[in-house]
Parts: sequence; structure tokens; C-alpha cells
Amino acid sequence: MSGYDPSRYPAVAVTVDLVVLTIRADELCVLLIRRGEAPYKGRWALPGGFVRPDEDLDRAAARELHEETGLSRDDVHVEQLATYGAPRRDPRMRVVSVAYLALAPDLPGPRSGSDAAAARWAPAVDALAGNDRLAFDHELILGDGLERARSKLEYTSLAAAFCGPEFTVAELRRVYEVVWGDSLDARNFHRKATGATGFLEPTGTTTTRDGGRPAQLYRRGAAELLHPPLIRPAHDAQTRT
Amino acid sequence: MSGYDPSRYPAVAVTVDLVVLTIRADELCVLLIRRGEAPYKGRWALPGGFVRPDEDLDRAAARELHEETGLSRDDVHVEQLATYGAPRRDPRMRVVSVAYLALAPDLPGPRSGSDAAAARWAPAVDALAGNDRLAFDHELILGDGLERARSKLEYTSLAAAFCGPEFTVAELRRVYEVVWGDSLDARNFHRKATGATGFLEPTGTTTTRDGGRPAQLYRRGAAELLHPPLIRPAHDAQTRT
DNA sequence: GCAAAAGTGTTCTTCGTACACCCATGG
DNA sequence: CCATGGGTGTACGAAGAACACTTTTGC
Repeated sequence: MSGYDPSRYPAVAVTVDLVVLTIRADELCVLLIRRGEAPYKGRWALPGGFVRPDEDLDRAAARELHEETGLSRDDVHVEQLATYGAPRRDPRMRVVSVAYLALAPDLPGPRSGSDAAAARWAPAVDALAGNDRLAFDHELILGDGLERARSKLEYTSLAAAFCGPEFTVAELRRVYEVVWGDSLDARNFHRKATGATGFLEPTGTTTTRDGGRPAQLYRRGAAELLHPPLIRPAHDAQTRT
Repeated sequence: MSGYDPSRYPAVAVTVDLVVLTIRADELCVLLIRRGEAPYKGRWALPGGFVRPDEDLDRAAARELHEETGLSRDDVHVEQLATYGAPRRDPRMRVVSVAYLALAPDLPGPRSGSDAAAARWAPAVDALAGNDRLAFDHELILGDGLERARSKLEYTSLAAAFCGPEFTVAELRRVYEVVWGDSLDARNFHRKATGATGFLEPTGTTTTRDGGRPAQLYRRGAAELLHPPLIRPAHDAQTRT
């Protein structure tokens, strides 16, 4: 890194953009904001905003998340996804955007925040392949976020971030089924999920909210990584050479 | 993203930093540059530099890599690692750095580029835990890079990026052993590596450069992801509950 | 009782591991 | 012919998939 010459390296704006995912009505949904200003006025976009002068990137992401959803970092899993900086991705000026992935439980309470003209939860697949394209390169970002979420469910305890503080094994299984778009054997899933060390912590109480026999309630355990992992069904896709 | 007001959001500089890894003499090594200017003058740092006004981030990383090593993108695997933007990580000004991970084969040819005062390949573990600390937050970045490399070897064909264009199974195995710091059963490794679909493509020729019976030479195959993956030995670390 | 969902047991197969063994070269 | 590493065969045990079966609720 040599000396910094402002005339040679003009100002760059740094933003954070959020891929906020949740599960509503057995669908994987992403939070979208309708843009109230040009460019892309009226189009849907991922929530986000400028990083403030003395603000860490993670903090900026948490702040934006709170502004748009009212959620705090304790309720939601947030992690950095990737950074997007193509020269003309924003027509106004050079904008480098650090994207974050957030996984939230389905929140029945208040949703929209302050400055957003309109916000909605859109089914993730519709947002990716729908008729009205997202603003900027946000479909690219969303695609990367979905891929990250899908693969991280396999080897981390992240699926629990989609559930409330207490949940049943069946509710957890629905998370996997919705995110992977695949059905799983309830019996084997139960064994694997309860068998993975540090994944689930029984609360001792039960619930019948899913119907049928009362189910044990669990909290998320301390483990971040799953041993052994839950493997996504192979779907016998390719056979090469 | 609301309107942009330069007085409220002052200039931010964006740089790329590179974690360039290679294997030399059975050690995982990282490329370091000695800084010729303040801050951290005289200290070792990861190679990197400012992103140019009309330059994509990936392109900036490739350019810096070429400047420092002479390597082009065809020889080396390069991928984005993460972005670091703590407010005071650079004492001069706000600098957001997009870090890249590069995996290169051991190059016997020319090494140092143009503007680097001094460059060296340092064993990665020494650079992380050595007596002279790296400049800026580069130890944090290096640590993340090493972790990424180690885990990606399991489920991608990335290990081949450490080898030359043609290599033997034993040479590939050495890569895994060095990166993971573990010894692997040569016979089982052979079966798994040659059995993974699209991982290795036999050239038809053999070599005796490793001694003993001639070994088949391979090129990297088309597959990016390994099916099935090569699993890192468990080392029977934890046994819980 | 019946439907519905939770949870357990069992069988079969597949896969990882350990290691015996043979192959092809250089010296 | 012997040392060295390449490569194959095999046996055993662990883990995953499929599914029969029992348990406990609501209606």
C-alpha cells in the first residue's frame, strides 16, 4: 500500500446491504424495500445504507437491520457474506457494498421500520426469478446469500436461527425442508438432530401446537458446528466420466 | 440507501489485501512484503494496494497479485475472503480492505515484483504467532485465510491449485498433509482422490521423480466440488454428553 | 376409537479405516 | 536383489437409509 493521493483515488462510498431471510408459511422469504428515490425508483431492493464515519462494518449491518426490522442482534444471526464493487453497479458514483446475511425467526410482531417507504417479505425464489428485477446487483447478492444459507445448514447449527427461542424437532425439520426444497425422513432427522453434540438443549417442557403426540421443546445449544453434520439429500444429480 | 451527502459520509479508501499461500519444502507459506513507509514502517505485511477508480475488486486483486509475484490468474486460484473495515485499522484514514485468498503452486522462477522493497515466503504459522507482529490487522486476515483454505480442501478440488499443471497423487497428498498438519494413509487417499468424480484427469504419462515405482501423472479435472468429499481426520478431539 | 404426529428399534447397505499384499522402478 | 514408493484387495466396524412399530395427544 503506497501513499494515498486523493486526486488519483477519488472518493468511494461504502454501504452495507442485507440479505434478511426468514421462513413464513413454509416458504423461504427475503426482506425487500421499495426504493423511494432514483436510481431504480419504485423497484424493490435489499435493505441497506451507508456506513458511518466511525462505524465498524458489522455494527453498520446491525444498525440497518434494526432500523428496517426492529430486530436486535440477539434475536438474529448476522454474518458477513461478500463484498460487491463493480465500478458501475451504482450509476451515481462508485459504491462498494459489503453484503451481510441475516437469518431471523418468523416475527409476528412489528415489521417495518422508519425510513422505508414500503417493505415486504417476498418468497426468495420469486425475488430471484420474478418479473420485476431487483435494483442494482441485488439479485446477484441474494443468490449468493441463498447459496450460503443452504450450504451452512449442513454443517452448522444455523437452522435454529430461523426458529423462535423454543422449538420442536419437527419445526426445525421444516426449516431444513423449506431451505433445501426437499423432504426429509422425520424419524431419521429426529435421531440425527438430537444426536448432534451441543445442537439441541431440551427444556423439559412439551407442546402440542403441531397436533398429535406432545413434542419435546428445545433451545439452541452452544455448538456452532455440527458433529456429525446433517447431510443434504444427494438427489443423484451428476455422474461424470 | 438514501441520498449521498459527502460532508456526512467522508471519503473512504478501498484497498485489496492478499493472502497468497503456497507450499515450499513441505511447509505452508504466505507471501509477505516489508513495508517501506509509515505506518508500520519496516514491518511485514500482506501484499495489497488501493483499488483504482474504474477497477473491479477482483481485477484489483489480480493486478496486485501480478505486480507482487508475476503470477497471472490462470496459474493461481483467487477468491474473495472477507472485508475488514474497523474504523481505526489504518491510522492515516478510514480504509476498508477487501481481502482475497490466493493459492499458488511452488514457483521456482522469479518472485518479487516491482515496487516491493522486500518480499519473502514465511511459514504461515510463524507469521501468525511469530515475534514480530504483522502490520495493521493482517494477522486477523491471515488467520481467516488459513481457516478458509483448510476447510475448503475438504469439499472442493482446491488442493490442486497448490500443485503444478501435472502432479502425482502423492504430491497432492502432501498438500493435504501440510495444510492440515496431519498424516494421511497413502493407500486410502489414493482411492478417494482418484475416485472423486471430476477431480483428477490422468495424462497417460508417468514420472519417477518421487522415487520408487513410476506414478501416474494427473491434471486437475473440471469439478469444483468434490463428490464425495475428502474428510479431515477427526483427531478425536471432543466427546461430549 | 381414530387420526395425527412423536419417538424408538431394526435391518440392510454403504462407506471409512486399517492393513496385507503385489507391482515397477532405481541403484 | 533390495529399498522405495505406487497401487489394489479385503475384512471389520461405524454410519446412513428405509421403514415397521409403539406412544400420546385432540376430536
